[in-house]
Formats: sequence, structure tokens, C-alpha cells
Amino acid sequence: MRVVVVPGEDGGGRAVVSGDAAPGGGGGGEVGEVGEVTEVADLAGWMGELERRVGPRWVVPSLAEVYPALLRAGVRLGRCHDLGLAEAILLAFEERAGRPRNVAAAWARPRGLPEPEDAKPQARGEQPALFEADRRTTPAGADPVAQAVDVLADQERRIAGTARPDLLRLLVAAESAGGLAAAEMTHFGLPWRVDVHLDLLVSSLGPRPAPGARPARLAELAARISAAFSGRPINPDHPPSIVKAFAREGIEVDSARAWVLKGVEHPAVEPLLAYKELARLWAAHGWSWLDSWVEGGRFRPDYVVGGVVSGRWATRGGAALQLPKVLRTAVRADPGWALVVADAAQLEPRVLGALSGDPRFAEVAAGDDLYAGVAADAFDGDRDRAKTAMLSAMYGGTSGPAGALLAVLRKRFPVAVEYVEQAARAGEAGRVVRSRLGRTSPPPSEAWQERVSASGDEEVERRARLAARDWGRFTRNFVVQASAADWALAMLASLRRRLLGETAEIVFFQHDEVIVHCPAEVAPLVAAEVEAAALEASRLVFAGAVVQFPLAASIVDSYADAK
DNA sequence: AAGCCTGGCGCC
DNA sequence: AAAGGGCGCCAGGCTT
Repeated sequence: MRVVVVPGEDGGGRAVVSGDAAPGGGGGGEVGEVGEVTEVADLAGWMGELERRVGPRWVVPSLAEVYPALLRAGVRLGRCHDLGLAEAILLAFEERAGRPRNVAAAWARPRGLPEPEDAKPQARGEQPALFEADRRTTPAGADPVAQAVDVLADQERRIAGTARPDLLRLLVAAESAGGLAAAEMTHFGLPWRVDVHLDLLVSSLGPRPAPGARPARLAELAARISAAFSGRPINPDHPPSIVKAFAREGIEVDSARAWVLKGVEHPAVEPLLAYKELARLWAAHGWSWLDSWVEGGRFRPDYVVGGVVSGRWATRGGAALQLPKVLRTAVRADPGWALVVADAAQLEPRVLGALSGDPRFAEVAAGDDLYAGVAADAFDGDRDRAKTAMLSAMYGGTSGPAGALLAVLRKRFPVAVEYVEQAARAGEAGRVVRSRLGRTSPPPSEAWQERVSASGDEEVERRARLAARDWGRFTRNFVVQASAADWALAMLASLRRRLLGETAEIVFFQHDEVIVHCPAEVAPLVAAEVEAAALEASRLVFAGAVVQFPLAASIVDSYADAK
């Protein structure tokens, strides 16, 4: 059973029960009978009750808008279809990404895509039209629930009309499960020991400075930097002034990046590198970060499901996906509880192996360490060179030794390398590419089209080639990154479903890594479910692939102790 | 003052 | 032959 729900005001809403689509989508994904619309005063209570009794698949315009309030009311949902998330995937698939046609989709649109001119944000308080007119089959002003039913049917029809409706259906289901998991992760929060974090800040930066002042340790380093430049005051936070200061000493550097400075012989280098590292900690994850993001021993970032075109998540505020490794020690299980930390090892090269079906690659990738296997087969056991070669294949790197290493890789694993090169050629030609499940790369902009097709002097044509290659690198990486995101999302969805009846909270998910917080005695079961979820994701996303996707779980007290 | 850009660096 | 993909966030400094 499916229940379509559109929230209204003051915690109420409207709902309608809708029949299930014909099994297997053989009937073209028609929505079955639609019942009477129910006016609900206490939406959370009503949904909680129905969830317990029936456990339907809920259909909502936007989980991000509905689910947090339900969670606060103590209601968790098992299964869901988020119309906005599904719409974003379908519009991209149909190469119409610029025109989301309902508010939820506009909200959920991956960042980085151009804002459509006709999708200006609604004024506050104004009741937005749920759907734009272009595809509406119900009359203007019709019940929003009826419109949602209509959109659901439309989406199912569009999915059924694709070459692989099974894969796209899986992607849409996984995306919605991700929407549920994301809201739950924010609700539960990542356990965060403020005292541990504060100790770390004080021991590395000194006591918390007054507002507007620099921490003592940074001020000392700044003084040492200025002293090293003949006492002339230098602002270490201003890269151009650092470049100029070195130039005055007769040292030409073309940037003030840490890795550039590492190659410079000068007394200012050591304090500068130390300053950069500490300034980063202070600015990005210092006292004000703690004030803003950690409350009651929990870090609660806002996750943006599908926020990256490849299907990776983004976050809004809190920089949750860039937690520096030194801070992992602040992530601790509650007393009597444990963290189950699981990380898919070498996910992207494994994904490339599975996508391409390269038989020799599958053979050497069988072991725990894929790069070691590739090295033994093609690089005289030199793991670093094997890794560089693989990364070049997936990222399009060509500088330094990368080109030559890639040539070796191509000779030994022609099928795997051809897979990404074909994606690169598609991008260079302005075509879209798709992930394993059908997540589709955005089409290049019109500005790109013009630049690439420009003809004229040598410089213009050189720029055209560069622009084409830039986009080729993007699509080359997209097929791997987005298919890895497919797998990770399917794994998360599977894990979430497996843990629904347990006392266990998924509290963190970062591209290829997941953290579960649970009572210590439940941890072994959770670890087993993590591995089962990885197997299930592999079976669903890469059916028949020889390549394995190990997801080893470790049970720890502190995130810093994982692996 | 607010918005945008750049350089830089954290994570995958 | 070929400038390694994706993000978020910060400070500084520019423009509006």
C-alpha cells in the first residue's frame, strides 16, 4: 500500500491511499485505485499509527520538509518515495535538468546547476503552487494531494519507459531511503565530546581568544614569520603578501600553497606551514564551530541528499563531510554504547572494475588490496605507481609520470581503461554520461558549447580544446564517482532497513563510509549487518560482477580508533 | 553593507 | 600531447 501525504499547516495535512503499481511495472507503472482524501489534523500521530499497523510506502513532496517534524514527534518511517528527489533524478536523466517543475524539486535540485530563470524562490509566507503548469493534468487549484498522486503516476510512467526501469527504480528508491537516513542522522546527531574537542583546541592553539583576537599560538607563529622576513609585518592569512615577501628575499614561488612552500629553503617556511594548519583548525573547527554546531553532545549537520550531481551528498553548514582527521578523537560513543565504523576500501577502482567487466582486472582485484594486485600484475609490485596509474585513469591526470603509467595500465587492462576513456570522449563531444543506476551528468552549458565550437586564431582553438578536455575529465570521473555513490546509497538503504527494528542509530555517512551508534552488546550484530548490506548493494547494483566490495566494520569507542 | 571572486585547504 | 574529479568553508579584497 502507498499513502500519498501532503503536509498542511499547524501539523495537519491531507492524505490519500493509493494502490500499488502493477508488479514488475508490466502494466506501464499505472497507479491503482485512489481512495478518498483524508483530512488529518495531527499528521504525525496519524502517520505513526499507520506506520505501526501497515507500514506503507509513504509518498511525500519533500522528506526534508516533512520528516524532521515527524522525528521530533517520535515517528520513524520505514519506506518512502520523495517526489522531489525522484524528480531531480528523472529530469537529469531526461536531460531537462534546468526545469524542475515543482517546488520540492526546485528545492532538491543539485547545487551547481544553473538556477532556472522561472524558478525564483517563493516569497516568505506565500503558499507555493506545488506544480508548474507545463505538465499538469489536474486543474489549477486542485487538491495538492491529487496533484501529488498525479506526479507519482507520471514519474512511474517515465521510469517504466526507460531501457532499464529496474535500475532507475532502484536508484529512486535508494535516494528516498537516503532522504530518510539523512533526516534521521541529523535527528540523532553524531556523538561529540565537547571536552575532548576543547582540550585539543587549547593544547594546540592556546586559550580561547577574545572576539576579534587571534589565539596565542597563532600570534606567536605570525610574529616568527614576520621576524623571518626581516621583521616586516606579514599577514599569513593573505597568500599574495606571502608570495611577495618571498620575492623580496629573492625566492620566486607562484603560490603560497603548503605543498609549494614545502620545497622552499627559508626560515619562514616552518612557522608558515604550522600557522596554516592551526589557522585552518581554528577557523573551520574552532570554538565558534562548537558553539554553532554541537549541542547536548551531538553534532547535527544538515545533509543535502543528492546535493552533488554525482549523487554524493553535500552538507549545508558544519562542514560535516570535511571533518579533519585530528578531530575524530572527539567522536566518542556514549557510556555503554559503541561506534561501528565501516569504510568501503578502494571503492572507486573496484567500481571501475565492475562497471567495465574487465576480466583481467577482476582477477587482480580479488585480494584485499586492489592496488597491490594491480602493482603485482603490471608495475613490478610498485604499489605507488599502480595507485597513481589508477587515479589517473579515474581523474584524467596526465602530468608528471601519470601519462606513462596510464599507458601501462591501458596495455594490461584495456577494457577497464577504455570504459573511462569512452566516458571522457562523450564529455568532450558534449554528450551526457550515466552512472550504473542511471544518475546522469548535467549537460554542458551553452557557454561551453560556444567555446568548444569556436574557430579562429590559434589561441581560440587552443581554448576550445582545453574546454573540451576539462569536460571530458568531468564525465570520465562522473561514471566512476556516481556509480560509487549508487553503490554506497544502496548499501546505506539496505543497512537502514536491516537496523530498523534494532536499537542502533546511523549517525554518519560520508561517500563510502558509515558510522552506527548502538549499545555495545548490539555492536557485533550491527557489524554483521554492515557486511550483509555491502553484499546486498553489490548484488543489486553490480549483479554478476566478479569484483568484490569489502566493507569492513570495526567496533570502537572513538572514531579515531577505527581501521 | 552585501555579494562575488580568489586562494587555500579540509574531506572523499 | 594532454594542468587530476567532486565538494564546503574560511579570510581577504574586490565590486556594487
